[in-house]
Amino acid sequence: MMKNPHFFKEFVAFASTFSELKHAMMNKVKPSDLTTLQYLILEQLAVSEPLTPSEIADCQHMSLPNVSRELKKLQEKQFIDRQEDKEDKRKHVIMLSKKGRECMDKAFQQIESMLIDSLSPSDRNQMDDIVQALRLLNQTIFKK
Amino acid sequence: MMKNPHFFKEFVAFASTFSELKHAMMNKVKPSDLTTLQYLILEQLAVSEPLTPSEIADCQHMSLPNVSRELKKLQEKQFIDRQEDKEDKRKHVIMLSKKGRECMDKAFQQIESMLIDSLSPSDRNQMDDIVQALRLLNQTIFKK
DNA sequence: TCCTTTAGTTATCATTTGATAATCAAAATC
DNA sequence: GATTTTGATTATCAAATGATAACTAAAGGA
Repeated sequence: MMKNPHFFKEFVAFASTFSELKHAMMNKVKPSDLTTLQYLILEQLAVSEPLTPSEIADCQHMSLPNVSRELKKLQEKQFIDRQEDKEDKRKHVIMLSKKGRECMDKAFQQIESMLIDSLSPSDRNQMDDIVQALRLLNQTIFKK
Repeated sequence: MMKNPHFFKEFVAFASTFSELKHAMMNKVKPSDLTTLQYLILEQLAVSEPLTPSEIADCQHMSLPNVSRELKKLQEKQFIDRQEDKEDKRKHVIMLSKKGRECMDKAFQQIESMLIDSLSPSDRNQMDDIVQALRLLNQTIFKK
């Protein structure tokens, strides 16, 4: 097995700049009445709603009681709606409310603009390569 | 300007799996006597020591008093050393101690193993492509 | 039916992190 | 030399997050 000696070095460099970029972007788009954790839950819902509290707990690495607390706050602030599962009444189904969806649509648009704006003219000619690179990483290192 | 319609979709998918992977890896390699923030500071030092408290504050998006508090704890736990800057006695220079370096060397080795192990045989034949993809992203979206 | 498991909630407490004011000493500027 | 700015520290308070116990109700099995 050939272990590319540059692999880990590139990965670490990548991880640190990625984290910094994500932090900076989130702080720009996060409404000030949401905490970081609440925003991350909404982001997850925006990508793959509907979700149950248990599913959110798994993905965010949180305990169920803490998820329950944050969901309650998000509901009080009217960012989410919830329904009972018809099949299994123990389960609750969480989804974005109209306000929540508008909020996240706007956030994602801002993020997209920031990303595009940060690219230089020569980078833009490589858009297809960049998309391919993201896709390759999603399918290898980052596959589930 | 041609905006690739898949760009943002791939980016979001990428960001969420990356965050989850990083969180999972950090929890495996972080010594239990360090908080998340303290571990992240050590990680930053491991990549680019020596650093001043101000530099750490900038990169971690923390206030200087809070950095100072965490550095004090890291020094009490003997993960870091500090020196005065000879040129400018206001500045303090922070670096990993022997214990801190050993800790981070071990952590990085574990992360590297986890990454390599997670690759399937067919992924391993694409190692050079993966490195190229990371490099491309570092130079475009994630450049400073 | 009775028991166990699962999904979720509420309440509470501890820890971690964020924010701010006051202070200090060295450097820079005037 | 006096004043201002910079880098850092300490102390303190507030807010966010993590952890756990006790509880409810529905589902699943014996």
